[in-house]
Amino acid sequence: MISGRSDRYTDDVFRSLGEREAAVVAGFRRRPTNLPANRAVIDQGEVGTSLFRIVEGWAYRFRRTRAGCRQIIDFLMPGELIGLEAALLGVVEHSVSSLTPLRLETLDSRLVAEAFYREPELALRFARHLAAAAGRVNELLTVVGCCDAVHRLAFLMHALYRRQARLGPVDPRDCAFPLRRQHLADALGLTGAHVNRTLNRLRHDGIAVIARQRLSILDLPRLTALVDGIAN
Amino acid sequence: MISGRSDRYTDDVFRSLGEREAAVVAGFRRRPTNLPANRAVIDQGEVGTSLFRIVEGWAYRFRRTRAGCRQIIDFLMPGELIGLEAALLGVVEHSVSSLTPLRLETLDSRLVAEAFYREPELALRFARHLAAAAGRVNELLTVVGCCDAVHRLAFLMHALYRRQARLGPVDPRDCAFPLRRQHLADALGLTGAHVNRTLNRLRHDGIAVIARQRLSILDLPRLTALVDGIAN
DNA sequence: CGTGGGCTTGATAGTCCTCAAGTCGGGTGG
DNA sequence: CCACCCGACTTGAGGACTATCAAGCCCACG
Repeated sequence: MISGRSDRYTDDVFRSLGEREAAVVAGFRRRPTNLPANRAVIDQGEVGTSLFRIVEGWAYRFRRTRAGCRQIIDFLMPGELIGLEAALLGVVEHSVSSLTPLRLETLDSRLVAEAFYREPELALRFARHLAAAAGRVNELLTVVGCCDAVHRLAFLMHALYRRQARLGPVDPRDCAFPLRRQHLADALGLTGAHVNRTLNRLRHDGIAVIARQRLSILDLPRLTALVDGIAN
Repeated sequence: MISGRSDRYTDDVFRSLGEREAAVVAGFRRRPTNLPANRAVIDQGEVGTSLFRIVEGWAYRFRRTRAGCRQIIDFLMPGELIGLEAALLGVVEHSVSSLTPLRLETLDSRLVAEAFYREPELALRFARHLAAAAGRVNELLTVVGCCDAVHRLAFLMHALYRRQARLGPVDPRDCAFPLRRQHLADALGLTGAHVNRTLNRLRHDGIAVIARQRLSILDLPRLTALVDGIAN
């Protein structure tokens, strides 16, 4: 371990950044971008994309198989970066799309090289951000590989609620949840039809309801219990 | 993108390192470790582990659910690091075990901090290593979420063959494959029994055979065709 | 008011799991 | 050297979970 509490800096890359580093970041800032919902931010196989930081809205990272199947790999929230892997490796093997309308801060991707060569604190932020995202994917893989539909859905609802809660106060009985049935299905390795049936069960059991783009957790302890078996 | 062909450096972290950086790494080297097969290298939830580099042998990264299910997240081969996430984030949310007997180079994990603060080239290696590993997990997740048992197995056989081939010349008709049925099952979200049945099919179809810890690819074009639909 | 996309639900089928028994092979101790 | 033993592998029968296909519904939008 290097120093300090690192998890603070893993959700919002630039949170409480030193003045010096903030100035450097500012120097690489370009025109901000706005995007409606359901638009591609970056596409699988692109090279030399820029780096974005989500100011407002949600996005999702995914891969497409040639068979037409879409696997959602991660969801991205305000404060998180899009295109960091591309800046590091040169190519991206995944796409990113907006889930809601997005407000993006655009950064020249040379910022990453600059950080590694001259701004260690920044470089560490990038590395930790990467590691945190990787950790989320590990969790998702575990859930998809090990759990049935009820647990998978419980996991995703719980995870997205928790991530919102880290960004600011959130009412568990009514929080944002802009995913369509198909997003749930594609993230969890299920079909839309089965997601629907499973959501019905969770509703009838009084655990949680997803309706009109909102999630309301009716019984947080029970939801947590469903999820507990998974992570730790 | 930063510079040069990055994929060269993603499998073996320290491959063709500059003299200066190699000296720094050497300064953080500790006593080498040897480990028999099936032993824990690091355990989920540990703090302050050291950093290892595999010199010889294979390992695997995995998570356990409380239900007792094991999800294998990645396989690790010579040249790759164990414990990098721990060095960056302070905690690990996964375990690593040896698959074969392991010869490990032990490194003081403060090397990571040193790299970020004073050795940009090294820090970049670490970051790219992290990004490459994350990319592999993305792929695995996609396969597990989208594909049936035949494709999942084809994918894993192909991937592990390719990774061996990057390390040195390998005969596709007879290469190392030290995974048990249960490893395959736990990596791919299947059961041992079903893995077995599916392997039978692949053998009867003349595509590939796994026996006595060896993989022999009988029809590489056809195996590649099975896998092609997945990644790009 | 018509249209289309997302949601909902049913019937049916297939993949994969569970459980269990039996086989094989390698290692150990007598 | 052989008998034993254990873990890994193999195979079968039955069942659970999830997919597929299809139809109808609802709502937002033009």
